[in-house]
Amino acid sequence: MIKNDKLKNDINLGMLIGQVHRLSTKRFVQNSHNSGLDISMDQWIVLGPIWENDGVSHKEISEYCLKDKTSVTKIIDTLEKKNLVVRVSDQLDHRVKRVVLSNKGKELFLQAIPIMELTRDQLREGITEQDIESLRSVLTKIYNNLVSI
Amino acid sequence: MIKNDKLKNDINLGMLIGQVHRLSTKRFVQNSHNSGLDISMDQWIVLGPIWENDGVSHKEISEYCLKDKTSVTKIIDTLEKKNLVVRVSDQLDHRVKRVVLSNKGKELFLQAIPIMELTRDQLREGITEQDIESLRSVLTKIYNNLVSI
DNA sequence: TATTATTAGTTGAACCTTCAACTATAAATT
DNA sequence: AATTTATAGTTGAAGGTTCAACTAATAATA
Repeated sequence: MIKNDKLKNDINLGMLIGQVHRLSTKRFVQNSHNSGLDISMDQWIVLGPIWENDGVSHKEISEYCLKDKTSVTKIIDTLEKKNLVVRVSDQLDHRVKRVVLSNKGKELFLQAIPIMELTRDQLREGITEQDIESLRSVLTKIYNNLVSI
Repeated sequence: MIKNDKLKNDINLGMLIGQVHRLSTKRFVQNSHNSGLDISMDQWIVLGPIWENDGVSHKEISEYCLKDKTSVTKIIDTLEKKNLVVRVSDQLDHRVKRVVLSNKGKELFLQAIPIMELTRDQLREGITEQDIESLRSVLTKIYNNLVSI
């Protein structure tokens, strides 16, 4: 038995965060699938900054999405394989790759917006705006504790 | 540009949950590594119910950890490869596999407890108990919205 | 200018997650 | 008892994450 109840609560809180994360992405993918769209949560997340700012670099995507550069590379590999985006080398700094949406990518993004809204509504059912703001606030505090160091 | 600011906030909240989840597990693994332990967050999570209840089944682990049965199978594969646990077939119901800790597994678990406590303290620095309870409460509401259906 | 250090992105390995299909066994139904 | 249905766990494929090591190119410094 785990004698330390405080410890056990923390483990449970960790599992809860993990499970909410997994279930949210799962629900988004299910909703997409039910609408005939083929897009994962992480692909959607990475498409966001490209949509907002066509020609954004990997590094900028990485910072915006809070994702590791390796993850970004691989998600963009997938997006490129699906012909949703194209990589273009920067003319001035040849290290930099800029990512551009294809027409197919634009179309998919637009179709995915209502899916995202539906998923949000399902997640938030019966939850007040204060609750959400409180969630965001506490998560941000934890996030700040984790990024500093 | 994403015209809908509400949508953008939700995307950001989703990314925040994901990032907090990733950073927490990363920090736990780093702390373990700094103490010379070789254990991942998910391995630790699965060891928990086995420690509490030696001979627990996959299904029970799955329910306790809020993890998919496939994930449990593969994490236990890893734990068994590392000689931390052993699978034993149930004598009465031959479908059921019971999982037992080895001495090495017990030792590792005990050594990992202070790592978990350290990680918790780092995560919670400057965060009140009320904040944590509020976090747990809102996440539980979202969780309930997601599991029902 | 030549050397060194830094930065952007990629690759491969190991692990975790999901899905769908599968095996084996037990429980329920006829 | 025989057939059907449900349950426990496994497998393989595809995607995502981390780490460490790597390439290529720019920036900084001697």
